[in-house]
Order: sequence, then C-alpha cells, then structure tokens
Amino acid sequence: MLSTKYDPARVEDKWYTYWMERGFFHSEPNPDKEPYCIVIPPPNVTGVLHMGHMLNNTIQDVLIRKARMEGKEACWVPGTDHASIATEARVVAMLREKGIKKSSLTREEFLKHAWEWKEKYGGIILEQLKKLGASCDWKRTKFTMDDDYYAAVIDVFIDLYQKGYIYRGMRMINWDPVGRTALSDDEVEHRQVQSKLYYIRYPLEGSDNEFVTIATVRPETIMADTAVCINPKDERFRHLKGRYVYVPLINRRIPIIEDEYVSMEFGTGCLKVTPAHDTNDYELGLKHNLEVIDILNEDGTLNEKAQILVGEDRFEARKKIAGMLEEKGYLAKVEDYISNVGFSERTHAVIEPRLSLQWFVKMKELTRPALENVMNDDIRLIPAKFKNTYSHWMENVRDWCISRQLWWGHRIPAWYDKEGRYVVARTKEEAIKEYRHNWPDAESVELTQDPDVLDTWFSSWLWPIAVFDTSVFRNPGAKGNKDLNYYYPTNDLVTAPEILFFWVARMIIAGYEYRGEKPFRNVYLTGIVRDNQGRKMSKSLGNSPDALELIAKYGADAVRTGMLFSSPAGNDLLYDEKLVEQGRNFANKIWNAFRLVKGWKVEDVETPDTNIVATEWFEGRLNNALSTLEDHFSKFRVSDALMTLYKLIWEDFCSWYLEMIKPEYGKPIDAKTYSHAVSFFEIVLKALHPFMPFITEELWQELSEREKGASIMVAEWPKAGVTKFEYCAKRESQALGRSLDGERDQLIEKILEGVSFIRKARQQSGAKHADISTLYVVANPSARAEIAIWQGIIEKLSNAKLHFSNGDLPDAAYDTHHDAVMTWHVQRAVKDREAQIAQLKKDLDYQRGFLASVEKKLSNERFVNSAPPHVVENERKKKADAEQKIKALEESLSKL
RNA sequence: GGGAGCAUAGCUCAGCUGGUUCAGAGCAUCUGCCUUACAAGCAGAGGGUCGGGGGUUCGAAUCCCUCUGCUCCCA
Repeated sequence: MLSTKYDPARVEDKWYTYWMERGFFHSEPNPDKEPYCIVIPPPNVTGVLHMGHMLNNTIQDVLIRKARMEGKEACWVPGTDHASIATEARVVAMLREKGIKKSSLTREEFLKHAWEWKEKYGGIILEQLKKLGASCDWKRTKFTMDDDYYAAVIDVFIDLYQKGYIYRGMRMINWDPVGRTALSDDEVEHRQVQSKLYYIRYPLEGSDNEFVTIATVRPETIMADTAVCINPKDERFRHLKGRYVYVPLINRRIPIIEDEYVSMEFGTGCLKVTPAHDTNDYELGLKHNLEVIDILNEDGTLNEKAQILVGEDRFEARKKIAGMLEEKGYLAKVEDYISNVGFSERTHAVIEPRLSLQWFVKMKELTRPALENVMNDDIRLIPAKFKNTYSHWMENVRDWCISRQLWWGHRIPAWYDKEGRYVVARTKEEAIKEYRHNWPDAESVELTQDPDVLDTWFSSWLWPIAVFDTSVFRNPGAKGNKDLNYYYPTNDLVTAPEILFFWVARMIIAGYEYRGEKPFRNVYLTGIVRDNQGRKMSKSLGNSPDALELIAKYGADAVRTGMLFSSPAGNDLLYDEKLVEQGRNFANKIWNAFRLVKGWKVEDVETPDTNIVATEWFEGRLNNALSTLEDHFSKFRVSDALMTLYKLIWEDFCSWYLEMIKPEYGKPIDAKTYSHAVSFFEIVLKALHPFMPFITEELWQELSEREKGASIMVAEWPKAGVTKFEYCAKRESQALGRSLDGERDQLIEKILEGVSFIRKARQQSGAKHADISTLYVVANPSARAEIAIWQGIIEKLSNAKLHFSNGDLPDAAYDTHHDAVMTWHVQRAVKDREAQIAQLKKDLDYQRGFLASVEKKLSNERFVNSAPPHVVENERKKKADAEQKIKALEESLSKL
C-alpha cells in the first residue's frame, strides 16, 4: 500500500543519477535539430547556493527542459567565475586563521594556496545545483581561470590595447582601503549616512582677526587643501578675491580662487579644495592648476605629508582633528548632516577617492552596437522596462577601470622598465623583443610585470563565447569551432537586474566586438528574492533560509514551484516558506491522484455515457490549458505558466474529471476510460515536467510500462490538440454527436455551476453526505438535451436525483438557481417558505436593478450611435437575459 | 540634484491597443465536513470601485494633468 504522503527524498537522487548516467544533459551540435542554448550566469567559485541562485537556476532549468522536450538540441552550459576580490578575501582569511599573513608570502606561494582552496571548495555550488535538479551539461563546465580561458582574457587585453581601447592613466579612482584595491564605479554602493558638517575658520592673510569659514564633512583632509574657492558672483566675498588664507593647524598658505562650480547656498558659500581626495576638487584643481597633496596611505592612514596625525586612521584623525580645531578656536560650529557616502560592495569599507595609475577601457565607441541592438529589440530585455535604464547607462558610460590590486586573477600583461616605460605582451620574451624594438638604445632590458590583475568582469564578459571556443580572441575574424558556430548566439539569458551593467551590457559589447553578433536573443531579468517583509536576503539579517535544508525538508520540486509561484519577471519575489509548502502540497495532490488511478480495477466493459462525456469535457479543458501555457511561455511568464498547470491539475483534473469518472467503491472502471485517463495523466505530467522534474518522472515511469532507458525528460512536449478521442463525440454515442464549440462549452459551464449550487443548497439545509437530494430542472430544449447528457454526472457529483420539470413542482420548499436557459430547484429537507421567498425577492431586486442600468445605457442615444455595434449588441443581449431571468423568478414566486 | 518605475481584495500579483472572458488569480480568512486518492485534504462563502483630485470620452483600473506615498538606478 502506497503512503498517503509523497516522499521526495526517496525518488530525487535516484532519478538525477538515472538522467546523468544516460547522458540526457549532454548536448553536441546536431545539424538536424534546432539549437537551444543557455549559458549559466557563472556563480562565484567561492559561493554557496542561496535563494537568488535557486530562483534564477530554476527558471533556466524550466526553459531548458521544455526546449529539450520540444525536440531542440538543448544545451545549458554551467561554470563558475573566479571572483577575484571575494575569493582573495576568503583565501586571505583562511590563511590568517592558520596564522599566515599574506604579506609574508610570495605571489606564487599565495596563488598555490588559492588554487588549493579552489580545488577543495570551488565546486560546491555546482553540486548544490544538482540537488535542485538542474539539467546542466556538466561535461562543459567552465571556469574563468581555466588555462585556455586565462589565455583568452590576456588575448583580449592585448587586442584591445593594440586597437587603442585600453590605456593607462592617472585617474581619480574608487579606492577600497580595506581591500587595498581600486574598484570600478559599479562596485561602489552609495548610501545616506548621518554625519556632521564642520565649519572651520581659515585665517585670512594680512589680517589679524579676519577668517574665511568653510564647511566640510571631512575635516581630516584640510591638510591636503590647496585652495579655497568662492563663486565669482557671490557679493559677500568680493573682498576675498586674490587673497590667501592659511590652513589651520599647519599654517600652509593657499590661494582663494573663483569658480562658478561653487554653490552659494551650500554651507558658507566657501569651498575648501582638496584635489587629491575628492573627485570634483580634482577637476577643479586641474582647471586652476592647483597643487595636489595626497595625505593618505593606501590603507587609509595619514602619511607624513599631512604633517600632523601621521599614521592615524582617517576616521580616528577626523575625531582628533575636530578636537584640535576646537581647542585652537578654528572650529566655528558643527551641524548634523546627511551625506552620501560610497561603500565597497565587497568589504563594506568607506571608499576613498584616490589618484592612481590604473588601466582603463575606453567605452564610448565599443558600446555603440550594444546600445543600438538593445534599443531596436534585436536583443530583447524582459521586462522591457529595463531598456530605459540600459540606454541611460550606455549613453553616459564612463571608461572602465579594469586593474585590481590583487593577486588572484588574470595578471595584466604589461611590462615596465625602471623608468616606467612599458610594453604590452603575452610573455616576458615577447615583451623583451617588443621593448628592444621600441627603445633600441636602452642600455639594459630589465622588465617587471604589472603586479595587478584584471577586474573579474573583464573575463566574464567573454563568457557566452569563451565557454565554447577560447581561440577566437587571438585571431579576431576567425570562424571559430563547431560548437561556437552551432550554439552562438545563445537563446536566453536569465539573470538579476543588479548585474545588467556589470555583466550583461559588457557581454553584449564583447559579443559584437569579437563575433560581430549578439551573445543572446532574450535577457530575462528576474527579481531580487526578499523576505516576506520585503527585506533583501542577507547573512547579517539571518533571514535567508538554507537552500539545501529547504530542499531536504520539502523536496526540490516543492522548492522550485515555491520560488516560481510568485515571481513575475523583473519584480522582486517576496519569499515565504508558505510558498514552498504550497509546492509540497501540490506534489502530494498529484501523488494522491496517482494512487487513485493506479488503484482502480480495470475491466473490459462497455463505456458508460457519463465517462464519454467526462473524457470529452476534460480533453477540451486540457487543450485550452495547453494553448494558454504556450502563450505564457512565449512571453516568459513562467509564474503564470505554472499557475495554469496548477489549476488544470488540481481543479479540472482532480476535483472534476477524476470525480466524474471515479467508479463506485469496489466497482471496476471500463478499460477505455481508464486508458484515456492514463493518457491525460501522462500529458499533464509531461507539461509539468520542466517545473517539477522529479515527481513527474517518478509517476510517468509508474503509470505505464516503459522501455529500458526511457525518460519523461526526453518525451515529446505536449501541444494543444495532441489528443483526439473522437469516439467520444462521434462514433459511440449518438446522443453526444455534437462538437465542443463555444456555445456548448458555455452550457456545460452552467451545468457545472448548477452542480456547485446543489452542493451549496445541501450544505445550507444541513443535508448529510448519504442523503440524496431531489432536484427539478426546468430548461429550454437545447439546454435540456445537454443536461440529459450530463444527468449521470450531475447526480454523481451532487448526490441528487434529477427530474426534468415543466415548472410545476410538488408542494415543498426549494432552493432555486436561475440563469438564462435553465432553472434548478433543489428540494429542501426542511420546509422554510418564508426564507425561500425572501431569497427569491432579493434575486429579483438585483435583476431588476441590473436591467434598469442596461436599459439606461441603451436609451442613451449617443451610446447607441457612437459605440461599436458589437458592444451595443452585447448590451441588448444582457437586456434579454435579464428579462428572461426576471420572468423565471416571477414565476417561481407566484408558485409559492 | 538627474532619470525610471510602482500604487488594484488582508498578503503577493494579473489586467495587451479604453466597452462581459473587467473588476480577476493564488495565498490567507470564514463556514460545514475525518464522504475509503489526498486533513499537506474535500465542499462552500465573504472580501476591493482599482492611492487622492481634476480632465478627455457616449463610456476610464485602462489615456492626459496634478497631488500624495513608496521603490530602484545614476551623480
């Protein structure tokens, strides 16, 4: 005897192994088939599976499994990226625990530790994806630091350098003093922070008691000031023009300059200018030829140029200097102030604007095709609203700082001599050759390679190409291998909007630069997974459930559906464990439907008309649902697609259809109906398979005899119209010889509503399950014919005995239900004429009110004249229906 | 400071080009039920006038303006 509860743990690993063993996930170019390809957004090699991954990868798996069943050559390429900052931070932490300082290691030693670490922990997340059921082509697993991939990244650097897109420059960059590296603009998060505005008085030269007061949130940087700036239009400061002030505490003399950049409203209207430590001040400094004094070390402590507080951390220094200024009378006042502060996305350190020599990619030209082809929908963003953000970013794109002061990653192939002259080359040998060529007069050739590595995105932007062929970057214009030509451009990319610029935009850029073609057709942007209070999932909040525990508790199918129940494209998903519970319950429902069907005794007896009707009806519902499903998929409405199946299975299949054909207890079912029921079951399982791969495989295997090695995951995808049980309507039952057209469909819907009505009436009058209600139906001839066909089912589902009536009912109390073509009277167990009359009157009032509103509309000449004919016609029909209902109600009332 | 988006049942969301598939779905709630597939269930029910205001129109959740509130991106 099968358990009443579905147990996912018993089946999931079994089927995953089965699929793997038979190589169902693997894909090779097949000219006879249409390719369908997704490249995974490579998770960090250091990562563990979190809710965002689960959502993202479930969607990819749904798409890929469906494509596979549709007979396409489906290929989902998995892999990881090396995540230089995150991984290096992890390795440094791991070493620290062992008592090893990074600074005590050589680069080679450090990288050895890093690789060991990667080998040991690097594949965890991919193993976790298997638990989720992900049908990735594991043989193609790629890593952004695989040897060939590494070489490709270096090739791209050299190629872009030679094309003039890469340059080295002194720039104000975002410096992370904790990670001790530069960050790109996108890696900096801006947040509003409660801070203080310090008003500081700078003594004016040539005066004993005059001061210029400036306002700043960073008093510790005054030692780096090289000017004070006023707005030339500011009347208040006319007397300051051309004069000098002294920086408090260190008494350095600096000029007062004028620039319209200064806001007259903010602070005091006087701005301290610190070119080394503020982006805007830097620009101002360039314009006015100011000296640049950098007072900070790379770890954020003050250096000797500060003259005072040397060696103090910048925030310590801020506190101390405020005290010192106060003591000496330079501090005019302090105000509370909310300022916008940049933080490192990785280390959460406050970002320090810092002047530094870095490598950059010129973006303007490179982005042109990437912008065009998204705007003209050659690449579709889903939802389309992201086109706005995308174009805004692309149009205002800034040069991309690609060097990182780290060891883990692709080392920049630039070689320097002692004077700082450099060449760019793949190897030291090539570098030397190149160097000799450039500077034949150089005395000695002593070259050292740039110690920095490249930004991780500088490797992952090649992903959709490099997973197939890493050789094409060395010879742009090369045709590339078979895989690349077959799978590229890929079809769909599923990723989070957070990395639209980091990654998606850059892949598009690289795609056009190196293949002259888009990397993918559709970009499906998922939402962010939040908790049920709308907060982002985060470790510090502890509001993120453990993904694997969740799978262990509810099963992968349940988790997958739970994630999908509430995830419209581009909208955030408010995760609640209840959703996963709903998924589990759904699996259980299907499991029990299976138990029911498998439990039936089958005999080769004549098919009762009721079963023919039921089969025919469900077939219609099924086909409807399948076309709706297809429509949802075509619009990437994955959530809606799932809901369509959820309702088809739970309501139409289980609650209605199975109840209709369910034999009486102990009696057998006829073979024909049984075999159709099994077919239907198989079809819904197939349609559901992309969402719930495990339970559908388990039940599909059990439902019929299967050949060895068969699997639902390679079965044919069901399309509307796949079943045609013509016997139903045509051959075997003359009474049923009508097709399921729209009109008949509506009639059937009304009949099923009638069933609900009887159930309600029974419940209200307190009927027991075993009681058989007496039902009188008054109907027009066509409705009556249909009801006659359905009589057996109606009686079965509502536990009533149906009599047709011309309207003359035996003297008793009834509950009555009307629509345009039929009236249902259910005899009450207890007579309560008063209540019945009241109910009828209430209905009558409603119908009369409704009629009045329709008539009002129709008597409006402007409506009748301007509205399109079908709308007016509809109103006329509504009027006729209402009149008929009123008539029926009045008759019922008069009979009481 | 610049830009984008959102506001529809208790919650999460659908509602394309304005007119019965226009007020919907799922969950939650409430009321009956341990009816031999399923209490992780069955059968029913209630609930919103579509953020406020104004306009266009015969007709607006749907188009326009405005106000309020929220979110995101960029500086």
